[in-house]
Amino acid sequence: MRISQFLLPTVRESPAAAEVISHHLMLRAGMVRRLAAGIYTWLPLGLRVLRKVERIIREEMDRTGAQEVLLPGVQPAELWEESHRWQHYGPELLRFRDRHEREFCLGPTHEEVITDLVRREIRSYKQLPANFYQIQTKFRDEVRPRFGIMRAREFLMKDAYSFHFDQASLQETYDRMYETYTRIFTRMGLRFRAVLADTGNIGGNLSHEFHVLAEAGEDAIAFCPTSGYAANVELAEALASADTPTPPNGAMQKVATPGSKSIAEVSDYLGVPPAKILKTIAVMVNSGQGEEFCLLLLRGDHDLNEAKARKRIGDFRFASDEEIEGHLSGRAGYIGPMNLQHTSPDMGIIADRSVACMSDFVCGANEPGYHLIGVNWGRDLPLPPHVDDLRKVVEGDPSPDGQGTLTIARGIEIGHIFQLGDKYSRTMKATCLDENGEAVTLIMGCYGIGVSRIVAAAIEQNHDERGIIWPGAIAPFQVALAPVNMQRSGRLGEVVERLYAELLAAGIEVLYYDRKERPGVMFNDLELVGIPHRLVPSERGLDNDTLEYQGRRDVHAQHINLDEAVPFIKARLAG
RNA sequence: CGGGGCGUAGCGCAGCCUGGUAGCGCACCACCUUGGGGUGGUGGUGGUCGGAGGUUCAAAUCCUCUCGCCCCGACCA
Repeated sequence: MRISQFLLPTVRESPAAAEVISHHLMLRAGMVRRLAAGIYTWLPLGLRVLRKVERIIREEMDRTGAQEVLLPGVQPAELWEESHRWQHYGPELLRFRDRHEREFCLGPTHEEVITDLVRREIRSYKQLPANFYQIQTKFRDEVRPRFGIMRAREFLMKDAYSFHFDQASLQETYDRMYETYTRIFTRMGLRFRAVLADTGNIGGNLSHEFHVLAEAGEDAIAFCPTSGYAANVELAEALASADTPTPPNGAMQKVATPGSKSIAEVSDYLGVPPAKILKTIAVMVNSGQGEEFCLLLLRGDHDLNEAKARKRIGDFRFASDEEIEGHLSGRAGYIGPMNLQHTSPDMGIIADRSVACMSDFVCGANEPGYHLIGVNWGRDLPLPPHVDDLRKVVEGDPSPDGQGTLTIARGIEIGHIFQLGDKYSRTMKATCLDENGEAVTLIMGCYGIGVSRIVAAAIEQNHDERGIIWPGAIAPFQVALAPVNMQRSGRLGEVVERLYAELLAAGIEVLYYDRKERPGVMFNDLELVGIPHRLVPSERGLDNDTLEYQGRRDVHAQHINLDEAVPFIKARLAG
């Protein structure tokens, strides 16, 4: 491709709004342009990368025997009503009416459509198992799209849905998809990790996420280098400590802590480490028949894991200051589990496991402006009857599998596989006949890959101060042909044109920088765009029939013979 | 949705407080210059100052409404 005929609008500055490196670089390198919040146009360069990613996915999916389909982006409300997600999905589902006032939505995912297809078309166990996939634009009306392509509203996704007669068959396909994903991301040159994941709203039994390891990742993942255990922090269990509380050191006292509400403030004011302070979180639990006030107790240096809390107590929200004052004599910032037996004997209190091991700790006195110090379970107040795992694991926690300790890393979720079970097939009545002619409800798996997100994630993981460094497998071009001052030398021009033709003839994807620019501009452009290999023919190299080669990560260029340029590059690409 | 902020040329910004008819850098076009890491110069193209209404002799500037965008939080297969 001649750059003079290729829309490659590189820019020196990018919009101040870009928050993450991949967003900056994709704008600067002329890969994408924003059209509206979370909605992007892919320019020729970006699209080439996207297609490379797609192709790898398609090849590997086809290889596992999955069948490609293309499901509609616009979906009728009836299907979503059938699965009850029309009510449950929330405002993330973009809904609208057509001219006949019929309701539709833009598909954020396609479980309903595929289940509908399968229940109509698949009748016999002999047609199972089956795995259908598509590469489709999805739309999710995110509350706050951000990070450019990483978390857009409109994005490209590969989703696959498998249908089975029994769990063993599902497990087999699930395992195969796990291997396929590993192969796909390995081929793309990504550093990634598969982790156990929460099944979340989508439901089901077993789930793994695939994360690209990168600082900008929105998810925290916990893994154990010794045992190989890896899980999303949402899921990783914080084991109960074997420690027991140490005996009390002194009497409980009430102390004034004016203006100190947060753990950090109380810690500073009293000179007590956060681990010795009890964090009391007031929540309103939705019990089905109205809301119930409940306290969650954590150690001051720990964070609440909302996913765990939700599993333990059901759906909840944080209580407002007014609600706190309505249920306790304290005020937000000064609340604690003390003396509640008298006022609210039925109030739900759940303590995190680590809280049970605390002694001589600090907690709110349920009196504005005061905390209690030297508090001990048993002596000063009873240990709450409910003790459970409520917190997020932290670096150094014991691994849940009992071997070694956990390390925490940031990850970008690029793939997710689920064992869905019969959640959709049951509500949507997707059955087929077994050997005895009996209708059996199918069980399902689903498998997603964030195609467009991978492009951003790859950049997060592969860049330097000059720009992008594409892994070969997803680079928009393999080779940049970058002559120095070609316009000044007819002799050089001829050589370069011939070389370009030879590279093309050899089937190499080459970007030919034939624009009349100073070398500095050209080199900066090419490094920003991140093409892995660069050939630099020049007048002075021509004198001894050589040209320069430099890999995008190389510190120095090397001289190679003109005649050997094409075989040299071929060898590089093969290796 | 709650809190905060920003909309002035394609991009990055100044001007607004204290009204007087719009500017800088980059990019773009032409010519000259330079020629292995974003050369230097001259000239030029491009803006109903997000939109609507109001105040005023006069509004980018003051007021009201509105739209869009961004940040923090809540939310999130």
